[in-house]
Amino acid sequence: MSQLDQLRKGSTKLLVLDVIGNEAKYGYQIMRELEEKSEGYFSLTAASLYPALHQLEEDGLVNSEWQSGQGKRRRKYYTLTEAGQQALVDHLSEWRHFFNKLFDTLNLGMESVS
Amino acid sequence: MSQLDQLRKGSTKLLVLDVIGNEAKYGYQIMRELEEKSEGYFSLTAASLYPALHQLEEDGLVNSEWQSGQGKRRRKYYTLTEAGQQALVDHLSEWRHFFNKLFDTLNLGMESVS
DNA sequence: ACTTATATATCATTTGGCAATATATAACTA
DNA sequence: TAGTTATATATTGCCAAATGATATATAAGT
Repeated sequence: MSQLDQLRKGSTKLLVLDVIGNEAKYGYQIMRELEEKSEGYFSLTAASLYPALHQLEEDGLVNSEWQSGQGKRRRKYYTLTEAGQQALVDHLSEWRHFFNKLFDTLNLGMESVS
Repeated sequence: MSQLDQLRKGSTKLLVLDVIGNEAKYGYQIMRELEEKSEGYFSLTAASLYPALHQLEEDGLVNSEWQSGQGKRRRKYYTLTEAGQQALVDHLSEWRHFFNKLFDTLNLGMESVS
């Protein structure tokens, strides 16, 4: 496993929460939108996404609701709870802080970030 | 395990390579200097550092040499190999790219990083 | 004499990502 | 109409990395 893959490990929940945002979205849609938004850089597999969604639900950060109809595939729609919206803000803040601390700590400044 | 802990997981090798830099340094020293440089934000435990150093050596990114003397504690000094110096540059580049992609992908721009 | 700091090391556990696999159905294609 | 592709959710088993706990040893300070 590369250093990059290791990095991605910590980013899944943040990205999922962010993609859901203020709309109800289902798993497969989240995968596609993330892939599109990141121009292919972040690509979740089913084996990463669904356990993550289940975990987020268990943690009370998202709610889910099955939707189906005749001639329609069943989909489980996820929405952020209030705690989920707060978690998104908090995680984002943590990442920013981490990022700043990291580049402050390393032997180069922010100006090298390009 | 918090999101932050997860984040730190991927950063150990980069930080260790960076701290070693151009001087021969030993494990305990690396721990202390990293803690000092990051003002306590990044703190490696022995259980994280030593396996990481062994792995880096196995991967050919560092060399090690035991040093001791009368009235001195034995220390294993590490230096970057050429591959290690290149790995540091490469990892740094990957991290920068990752952060740029991440903040581009999220619903906010880099100007929010503070 | 006792405690703290220095110094290196391993084990067992936990966590999270992912390839592989499974199931099911709608839509497209030959 | 039969076969393939895309959609859609899900689990299992394996791997990698961090870490609390533990171990060993010695120099320095109280």
